[in-house]
Amino acid sequence: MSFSEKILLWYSGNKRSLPWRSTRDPYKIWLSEIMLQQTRVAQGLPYYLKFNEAFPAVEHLANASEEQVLKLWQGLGYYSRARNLHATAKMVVEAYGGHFPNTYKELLNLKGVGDYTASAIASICFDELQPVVDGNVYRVLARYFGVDTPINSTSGVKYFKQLAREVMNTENIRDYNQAIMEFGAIQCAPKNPKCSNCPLNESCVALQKNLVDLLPVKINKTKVKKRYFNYLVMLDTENQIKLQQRRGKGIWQNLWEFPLFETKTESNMSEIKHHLTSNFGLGSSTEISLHNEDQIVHKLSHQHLYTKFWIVKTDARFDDGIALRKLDEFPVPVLIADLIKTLKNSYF
DNA sequence: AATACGGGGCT
DNA sequence: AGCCCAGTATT
Repeated sequence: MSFSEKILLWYSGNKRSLPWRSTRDPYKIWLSEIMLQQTRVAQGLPYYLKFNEAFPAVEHLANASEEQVLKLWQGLGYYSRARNLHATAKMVVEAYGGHFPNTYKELLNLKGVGDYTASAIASICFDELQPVVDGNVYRVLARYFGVDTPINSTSGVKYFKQLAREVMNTENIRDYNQAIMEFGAIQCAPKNPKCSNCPLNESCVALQKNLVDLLPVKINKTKVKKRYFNYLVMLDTENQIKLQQRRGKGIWQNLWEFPLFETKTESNMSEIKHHLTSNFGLGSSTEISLHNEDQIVHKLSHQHLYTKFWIVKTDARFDDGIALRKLDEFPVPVLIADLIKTLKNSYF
């Protein structure tokens, strides 16, 4: 039996039952693939179900507002995926008459669709012979064939794509692509892979050479930057709260947050007072208190956000203030959503 | 060729 | 604390 046949056989007996496995609707496959980029199935699944219910077809998604889409996406991370998802839905409806392109090459033109996702949609929906190479596939191939070329080097990306193409199953590309990913997720897992009962263990190079824990090789460790966030939870006389939308580049684009005062180091009361006075012109009756004595550390891939929430009770009346119960309608980062939750439980 | 981009789960 | 996850876009 060939490599790909063993993978397919393993898949037939071990695959999880997942909603996107029972359809070839490009809209559904596309939706699942975008959501699962750099995201575990367990984390993405509830979002897939929510989106299916809210937007049963691409037209529904295209007709939604970006705000609605971001709100449903809240908590899943990598929010450019949501913005691109929405833009692509509009493009599919307006430029393609509601029909997704049906080739790998054409699919690559869609925003948020790269090599992996185009291959996945083309193979799963249209039986095009394109191998998928995701994190799972890198791991399975690197171990089984004993390849130590870094998977994220330019030459590595090219090498593994070619290797994947050579060993793919051309009779059933649709199941095979899902099978090798599932195999990587369940059997050939990053930590504690189940080599003892693996159907490929007699011919796995990494296992024979005791290299399983060393493969795949990955370069470029991410260095984490520290940032100091001071969120100003500003209340007016009616307990309305100021909220603003993040614009431009950087994290959380188009999501909402409290007015932010970022500092180079941990801030203190007098610095906050000074900032408030010079930026908001607050009166002397304003009460300021620190909500969290210890800084909340919110961890992103490339930065740790050391955060203090300052409660600022003013004697003003905000024109653009938001009632506490209305805050839930806005798409916000998890850091803000958590604070809103504690506000609702403790303050009012 | 590097880096930015979330959040959560596992070791 | 570090690594990884059905990667892509930008610099």
